[in-house]
Amino acid sequence: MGKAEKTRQFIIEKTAPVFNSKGFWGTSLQDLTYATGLTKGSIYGNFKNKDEVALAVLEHNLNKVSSLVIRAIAEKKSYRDKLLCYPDLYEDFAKHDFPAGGCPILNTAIEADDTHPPLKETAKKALLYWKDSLTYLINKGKEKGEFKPETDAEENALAIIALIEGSRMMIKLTGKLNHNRSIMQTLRKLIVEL
Amino acid sequence: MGKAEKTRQFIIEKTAPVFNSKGFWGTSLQDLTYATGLTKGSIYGNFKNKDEVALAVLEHNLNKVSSLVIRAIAEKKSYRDKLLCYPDLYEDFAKHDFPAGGCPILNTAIEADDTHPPLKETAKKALLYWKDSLTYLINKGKEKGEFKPETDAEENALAIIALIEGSRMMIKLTGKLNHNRSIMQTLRKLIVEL
DNA sequence: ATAATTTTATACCGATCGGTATATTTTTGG
DNA sequence: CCAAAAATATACCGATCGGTATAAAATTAT
Repeated sequence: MGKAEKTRQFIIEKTAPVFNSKGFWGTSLQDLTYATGLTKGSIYGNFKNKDEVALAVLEHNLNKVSSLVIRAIAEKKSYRDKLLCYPDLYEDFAKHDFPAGGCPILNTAIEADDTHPPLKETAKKALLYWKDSLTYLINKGKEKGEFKPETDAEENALAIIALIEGSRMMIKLTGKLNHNRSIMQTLRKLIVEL
Repeated sequence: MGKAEKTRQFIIEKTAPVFNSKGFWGTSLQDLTYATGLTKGSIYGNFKNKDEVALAVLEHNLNKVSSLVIRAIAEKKSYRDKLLCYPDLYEDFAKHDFPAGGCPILNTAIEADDTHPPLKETAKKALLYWKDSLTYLINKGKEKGEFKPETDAEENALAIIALIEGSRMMIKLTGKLNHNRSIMQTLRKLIVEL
């Protein structure tokens, strides 16, 4: 990794929490200079514009989350246990505010909805990929005889995501972790009854 | 309603979709003048500042939603049917993008999180009130023997909200109404099994 | 009808916005 | 070690931001 690529990564990591907390429009170039200690010229030497930083940051945050999820799932053998990683992980995430600022998909979905198509598109792809991954896991579990044959894989995949994201919204608003715990408990019941 | 109160209401109604779509920081005073046809001076004659307009708009949007919900619930006799209003209503809401821009609680939760305490506080109160209303309905249903005595009222109230809000996020991101239909179907099953 | 009052429009404020041209410093290759 | 190249800093651009002072217009009360 050359010097250029290194500072690029440095900028991404330092500004990731800022973008994910304050949003794209709420984050100014001054915020970026504060977060990095670099000047505007330096940032624009490594990125074409603010959009490019935000896009790289979003992908960075998405990767950070999914790599943790993938690792946890890989450690479990049964498909039910793989799915049960989600309530466990997202209880941890909520406790440690990971990634800083909350779920990047959720944040982007709301803020960039009409106002920033590239960010929206990236978040949309991540969401649909997440849905497909869950659907795949549930279908695999059905194949292996772990889950009931009448279980609708996609419907349950969507419900799992909705519970998680709805819960993360509530955490942001109320800060009450026990609400999240309660919803993750409901999620566990849903997975056990697949 | 005097002239002053009338234009105040006019401004609220005309700018409500703008604020709820573009968010507080994404909405400029110019957006407000475009939406109303009025000038900046005219708006500032009726409101102290942008914050006051946004706050009034948020309460306006929250009231629009809750009045529809309250009316629908009042028409049902059993508590299960009262709860089943939610999946029905929120399927309609999604179909007609009501209120324009999506769920005001969700939008405010994400955008105003760290950046606008008064808006956040208003949304938080609305969310907690919603949760308490649902908890009340479930407890009442338990009292009447409609629901199982072992049903945890608050846990299910939280799950209902999470499913609805998670779904509304997905609608914003993917635009796929069938996802929402699927999740509302899961919600119906949850309510039937209370 | 007319005077008092309120509402609306115009013009402007300083601050900050995202972005850029250019100078300076630092790194790299020979 | 030094020249070429790349990275960083400085200073500035026009545009727009939220907000306000004040003038013009419209409403209200007498």
